[in-house]
Amino acid sequence: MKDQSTEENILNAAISVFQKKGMAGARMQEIADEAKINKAMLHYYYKNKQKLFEAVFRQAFEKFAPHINEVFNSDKSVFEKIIKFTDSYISFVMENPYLPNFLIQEINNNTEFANLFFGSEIAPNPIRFEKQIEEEIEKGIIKPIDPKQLLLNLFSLTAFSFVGTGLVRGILNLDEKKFKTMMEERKIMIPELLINSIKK
Amino acid sequence: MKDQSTEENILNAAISVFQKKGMAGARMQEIADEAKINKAMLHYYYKNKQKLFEAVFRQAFEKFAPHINEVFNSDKSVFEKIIKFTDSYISFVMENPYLPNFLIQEINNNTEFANLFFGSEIAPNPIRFEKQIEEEIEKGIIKPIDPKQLLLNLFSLTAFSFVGTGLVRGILNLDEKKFKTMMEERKIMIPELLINSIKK
DNA sequence: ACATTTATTAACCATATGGTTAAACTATTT
DNA sequence: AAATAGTTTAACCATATGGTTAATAAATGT
Repeated sequence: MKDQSTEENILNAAISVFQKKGMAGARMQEIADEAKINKAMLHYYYKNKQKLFEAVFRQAFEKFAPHINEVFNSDKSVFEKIIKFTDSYISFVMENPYLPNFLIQEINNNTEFANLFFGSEIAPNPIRFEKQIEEEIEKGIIKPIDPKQLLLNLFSLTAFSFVGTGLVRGILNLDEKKFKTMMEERKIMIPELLINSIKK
Repeated sequence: MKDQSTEENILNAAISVFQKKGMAGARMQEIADEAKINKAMLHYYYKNKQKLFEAVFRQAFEKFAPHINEVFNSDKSVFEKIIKFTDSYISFVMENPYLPNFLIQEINNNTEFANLFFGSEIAPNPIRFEKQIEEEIEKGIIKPIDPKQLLLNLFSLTAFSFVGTGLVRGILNLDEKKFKTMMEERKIMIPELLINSIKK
């Protein structure tokens, strides 16, 4: 571990605590403890809990969005993008297991605040991809489908396992090893499933 | 609205508040207000917040599980079960929009407690369905696939939209009407997608 | 070296929150 | 009708929690 500025320490501790416990469950004292500083420092660098939360949310949002944009705004084919996104997203989330759930949770609980982000530059923006899907449909490369439904299928199949980990593992009776194996398999299986359903 | 016993009032109020705000975000006073009774009554009928939460969790779990079991333990074919489950689950969740997210959230935050339920009678138990899938594979009716992966696809495609409503609507830029329309379409589209991927 | 700004802490404070209690009110029993 | 048991409330209580303050320590500028 390298020396970090106090402000960075605080943000990292806040990320850790907020992502695990959410806004309502997080405690300022716990964040201070994890950052190994006095609680007053939190308010010195970040005015209050809400502001600190917003910094954490912004960081999470900014970390998450590129995984959608990079893939979707590249100049690859629809098929290639589906393959690339699945692999890149599952790998990313396996390294950041709390992130999708945190985002989903806080967006649901704080829709108006979250909508500030969806308007912005950094927001995931699949519009170009949606257009591309329509173009490939017109060209006869893929079968007709609502681009938004295709995207929703892609997001659902990749993300749900991580958001609902506990429920999934409980119902399907999966230990951690089996779960991870399945996630690796899904990197191949999901694109196959989706591409197969739209290719002519 | 019919007259309900105070205990029922409390449980209903608790369901409403806990499902929207989760264990950490829920306030005993808010539950009392919603039930229109004195806060002390909560402790009269339910010892403490934890116990009240557990009653709510149990109710949610018991309400949710049959939608999996009824379909999966019927004597229909795999194809028919996929069709039935999708329709029944999406309809159910559109009427109970907070339920899946609440369960997922609290199972994630309280794995050991939740595991008490996964062992029990009422737990969603897809083992018979998994065996049926293997049988139909052997009989050559459907293509080889890990039954657990098929189930995970089914759960993902049906549930994710409701768990990540805010994120989905934000990214895909959906108003409430369009979202609902898409959910209706998915009752048809999801079984098509899944059946098509496994039928020979 | 001295002054000034910046960073950090211990001790506090106000309020929110889960929980308790004693009294009152309402059936129910005898 | 009196006694008993069950239900409900207002007022409290202890603690947790977010936030502040005043004093101190460390860094920076002159």
